[in-house]
Amino acid sequence: MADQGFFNKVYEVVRLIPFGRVTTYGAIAKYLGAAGSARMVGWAMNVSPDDVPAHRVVNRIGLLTGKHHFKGTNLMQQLLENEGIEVYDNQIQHFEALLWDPQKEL
DNA sequence: CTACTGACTGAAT
DNA sequence: CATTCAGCCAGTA
Repeated sequence: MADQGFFNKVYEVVRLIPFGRVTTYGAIAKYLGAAGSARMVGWAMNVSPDDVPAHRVVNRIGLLTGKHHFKGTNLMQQLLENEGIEVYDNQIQHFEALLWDPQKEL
């Protein structure tokens, strides 16, 4: 696969997110050296393949901003709860504890 | 080619 | 403390 650069790395990092963990657009962007381009991470998710667990990627406050883009209205939340993550009203509970920062963890 | 939008974020008001 | 503004890059009209 040709290295698309930004997008490819976003997919790579998102796939590396451990089970039951989540990360933020800003954390990924910063890890890629594109801090401030958090929107591009979200855009990358929009065109991301199905093997990318985009449901593990949320905004900085643990709010499921992208759930509206999923097939089902509550699919994203269901996937997170399926991993043991507590989600209430599109808001991830214990977000700080579940946050997985690639720049920090790696 | 220019303009607008978008799964965001941080700083300013 | 809540709301608003500007910046980021890529894709579509």
